[in-house]
Amino acid sequence: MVDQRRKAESVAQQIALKVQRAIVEGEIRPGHKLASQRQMVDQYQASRASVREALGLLQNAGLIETRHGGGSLCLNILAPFFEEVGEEPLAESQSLPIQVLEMREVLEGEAAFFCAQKASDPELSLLKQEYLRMSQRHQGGTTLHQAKADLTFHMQIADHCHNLLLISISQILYSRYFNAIYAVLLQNFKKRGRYPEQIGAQHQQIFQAIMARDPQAARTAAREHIAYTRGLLLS
Amino acid sequence: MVDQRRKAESVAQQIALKVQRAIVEGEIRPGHKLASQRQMVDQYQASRASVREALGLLQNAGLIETRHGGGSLCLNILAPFFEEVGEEPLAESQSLPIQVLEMREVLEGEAAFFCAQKASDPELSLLKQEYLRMSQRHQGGTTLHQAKADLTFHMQIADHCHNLLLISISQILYSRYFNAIYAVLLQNFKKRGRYPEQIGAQHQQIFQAIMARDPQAARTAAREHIAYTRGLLLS
DNA sequence: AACCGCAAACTGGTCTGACCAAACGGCGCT
DNA sequence: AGCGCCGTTTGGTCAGACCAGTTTGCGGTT
Repeated sequence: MVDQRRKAESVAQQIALKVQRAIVEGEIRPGHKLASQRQMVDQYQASRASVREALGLLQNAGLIETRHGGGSLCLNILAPFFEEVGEEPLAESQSLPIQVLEMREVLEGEAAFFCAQKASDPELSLLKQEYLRMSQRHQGGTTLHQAKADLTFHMQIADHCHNLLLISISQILYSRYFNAIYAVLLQNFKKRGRYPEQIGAQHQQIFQAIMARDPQAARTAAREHIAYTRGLLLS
Repeated sequence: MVDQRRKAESVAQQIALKVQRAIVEGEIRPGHKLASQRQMVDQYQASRASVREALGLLQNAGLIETRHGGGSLCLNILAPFFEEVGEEPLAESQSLPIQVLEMREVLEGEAAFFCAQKASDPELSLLKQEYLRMSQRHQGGTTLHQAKADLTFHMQIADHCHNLLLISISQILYSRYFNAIYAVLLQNFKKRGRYPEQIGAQHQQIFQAIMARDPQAARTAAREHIAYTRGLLLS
């Protein structure tokens, strides 16, 4: 008696299920584009009509959004929960920067852990690119550029952690509360006149631990890095 | 400034909206089949792909159901609320037949009212056919046949009242509680040995009032008919 | 007269190829 | 560096074809 439960499912449902799995597995990340419909035709060996029907199902489920001429976008399933309710943005809150850093500490630690554990070789290659680019920016460039490069590097780590919830939360944290994060860096820069030199070494530690596929070391290094940053803010 | 709100809507959404309107207007009734996809292609001047997408939207909204090879079915939107919760069917209840008749009195009255007011000429023609068929059955045929013909006639009236809620409630009443209704007729038949002769005259009154497009008279006749039937049960 | 079985006619599911419109991306220009 | 143009890419729609189930009507049986 072979398992035949899925025999009755339509082609579109099978495709939709595969795409959903890809999203949950972290192969497709919120905010990134899906393959084009014509690419999916080759990928799933189905007609464009069936591919389109599958995308319709996913769109209806709130997982993706599709724009005429602009491809299909994987949505952040947590975004609706972080919509601004009142009129004034939450980022104005005094305690928010600290809360953000507290969250970052655990998030970055876990992201680094899973990234070291589960990232594919091509993904590590991309991470290496981003690391080198960030290193350049830290030697020359405005504070804003440095901060952006810094965030991009950390986001890149989260992007490759293959955990949908971790990616979603990190994205929201970085996109909605960038100003709060940036404020920390700027404040510190003004106080000391330059980017703290320890940060470069900490970044290198995280990077090397991930490249060496040492999850424990990556987590430790990432958490220490954020803890250090938080310390700068409080001082 | 012309209203251009609907300009951005896709072809499928426009079709889905039109079908939804047809359902609400009573042109398409719960339990009945929609036009085939190929017919809709002509009807709405769109491709079958767009028609299918529209049907997908309606199916997702829970308005219709589509079966491979068997066409699309308009669902009864109230049915989920009448699902059996416990194990024993509700129809076993003692008071149910009376409750059903109480409901029928107002439902049939309103259905006859709206049918006289809003039914199209072709629909009245169908009603006439059904009335004649019922008359034949009442002269010869088993009690079960008479009861079925009776119900079909009343259902036909509700079917053409162009009110989605009225149709939905009537359908549920007739399909789920047919036994309770039939019990009344059978009990009366056993007691008197034949179908009460007043019923024939009452049916004729209802029929003629509707054909004359006299809503008030139709409602009165229908209510009196059910009231009379209820009286038989209590005696 | 009611019942059953089979074949033709629908009807929904899928595929293919084509065309249009919106968005994207590289190019030269200022 | 910023801007505008134009070819390319991508989603939206359409038309026609074929396959897979369902429904229906017919002829034969009981």
